[in-house]
Amino acid sequence: MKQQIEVLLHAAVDGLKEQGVLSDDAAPRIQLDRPRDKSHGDFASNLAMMLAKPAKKSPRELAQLIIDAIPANDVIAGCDIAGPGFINIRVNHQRIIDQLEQAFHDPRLGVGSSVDAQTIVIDYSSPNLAKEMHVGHLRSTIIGDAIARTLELQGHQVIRQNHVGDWGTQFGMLLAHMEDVQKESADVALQLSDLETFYKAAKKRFDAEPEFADRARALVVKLQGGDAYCLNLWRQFIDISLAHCQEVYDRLGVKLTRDDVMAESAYNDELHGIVALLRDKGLLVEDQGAQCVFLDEFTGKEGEPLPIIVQKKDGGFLYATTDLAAARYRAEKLHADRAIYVVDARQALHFNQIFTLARKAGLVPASMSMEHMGFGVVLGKDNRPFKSRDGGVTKLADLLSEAERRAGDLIASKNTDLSAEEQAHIASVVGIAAVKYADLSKNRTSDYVFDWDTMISFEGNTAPYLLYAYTRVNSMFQKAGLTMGDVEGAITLSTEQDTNLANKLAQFPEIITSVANKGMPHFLCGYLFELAGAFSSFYEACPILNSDDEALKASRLKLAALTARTLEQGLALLGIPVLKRM
RNA sequence: GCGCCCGUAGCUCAGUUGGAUAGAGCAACGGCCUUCUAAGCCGUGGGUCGCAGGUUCGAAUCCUGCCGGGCGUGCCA
Repeated sequence: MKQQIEVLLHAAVDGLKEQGVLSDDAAPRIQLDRPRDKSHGDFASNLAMMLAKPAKKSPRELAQLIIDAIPANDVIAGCDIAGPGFINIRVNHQRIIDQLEQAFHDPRLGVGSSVDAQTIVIDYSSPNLAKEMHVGHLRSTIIGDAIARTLELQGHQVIRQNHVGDWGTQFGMLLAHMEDVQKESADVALQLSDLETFYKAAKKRFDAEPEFADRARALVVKLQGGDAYCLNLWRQFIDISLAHCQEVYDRLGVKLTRDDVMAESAYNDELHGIVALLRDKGLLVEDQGAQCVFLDEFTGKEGEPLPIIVQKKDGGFLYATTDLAAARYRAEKLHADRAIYVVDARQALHFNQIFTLARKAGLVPASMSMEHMGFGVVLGKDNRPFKSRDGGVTKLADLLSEAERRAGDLIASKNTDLSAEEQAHIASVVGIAAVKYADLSKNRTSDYVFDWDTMISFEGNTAPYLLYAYTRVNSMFQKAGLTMGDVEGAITLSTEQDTNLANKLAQFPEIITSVANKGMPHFLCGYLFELAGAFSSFYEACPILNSDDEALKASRLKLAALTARTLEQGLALLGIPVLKRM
């Protein structure tokens, strides 16, 4: 709908160019808003005001010329000029109805039909396997998953890359500790069931026992040298750690599997080659014993160059080297059109450097876009980084358990006729959904405050509110003995509430487009909240099952069914399942 | 020091490439359950958009300076 009107406005501008009203080089970006105030029409454009000055006409005069130049069509019902020169556009209701009918018969609700399919690599979650997943991994994991699912709905080929940290010096102390545990014939798997404790124990010994620390360092060298015994020990560790991650992904409803794991160590064999390539390109400089690249784009104080270190003076490689190898892999092997990195915003400088260098070194073609989709820190209610009660980092597994417990308490406090088993299921879904939604509904670029009370509340822009809206539709269909798919009859827009709801429903594809382009799931959350609100108002004001008018009843059932399916689809993109009852 | 990000209602947050009287939710206050789930709906109050300049027909948004906060900045990732 929006896109169609944009095309019409483009045509109008082209027409005015031919008439000589506008100069040929005028290339305005058509800005089309949905005004909050309904008196300003369904859409509004500031096009005339943008073009007025170069055209040497008053904005209102030009607005009229633009309106006159819009080709004949059946989408626009009428245009008005308002204020300083806004063009307010009223849409033909029948076309909205047509769109909704089409969406009703489309499994994808009308999304994606006009998008060129791309190959999109998305790097997200990427925890360090040395430790257990903690609250710091939450945002990358669920934001990345939501973006990936949204791109998939649009029809793109999405390749997930879980760039887990499975290599580096800290594995030496872990292997050393593991070795000892095995010698004491203790059950390693059991010990590793609490990775966090295991890591702490190893770290403690590393700091306190010089003999242990030496052995740890020696093990790293042996590991990197490909020693079979060390590799075997390491593989056991990685395997168990990955299993922990998978448990968390499954509980979170995140789509990642073992198949998506492309660990840091997978690039080990390429790192020498990367450095050699940089040397061949004349980009490499040795400085204080380290192999560095200095790019003019990145300077420190007084214009002094900032290095990208790709090889330490001891010969070891760094994450910059690995990221360059990964970028090349995504370009050459995966043939990515877009490579998206859902990584902490604090790494912005690092990724800027890597992206620039990867292009300059020819590791990545100019046609592949590389996008760092950064996100802020999770804070506690005190505005300090989120910590558990004992002051340590919060394990993700524990956080999710607490969410389920809190949701369970709340559900139990409502008097319901639900069985204990059903209540437990609802508590699990609501608790996890609340945690995810609270995060996803905020602008990812800013830090956000983690607050149990607001996220599990059933009021406001929360997961429980949306889930509840869905159950209301569902129970209505159950009561009527109908399935959402087999509603017959035409949609009619007889009241303000019907119209508002229909307009909201028709916006879904636009929202998907903006989420996909900008990687901002909170646009979708805001939309779903508005949709649920429009439905609740509609539900209060418009009798559906109790209506005597069969045609009206059918129309409203259809709008209700579309609402449910849009909510379900929208929540599915966020990795949140719906509930039949609650 | 240099660089990046942020500062919007008491609280948590929206505000898209500059657009119309700066929007939600929570909290506060007032209504609405003999009718499809009241975990809901309807309404009221609440803001010098950190401060000061500038650009513009128009600035929360762009530019400059200042104040306040966070983060990054050579051999961790």
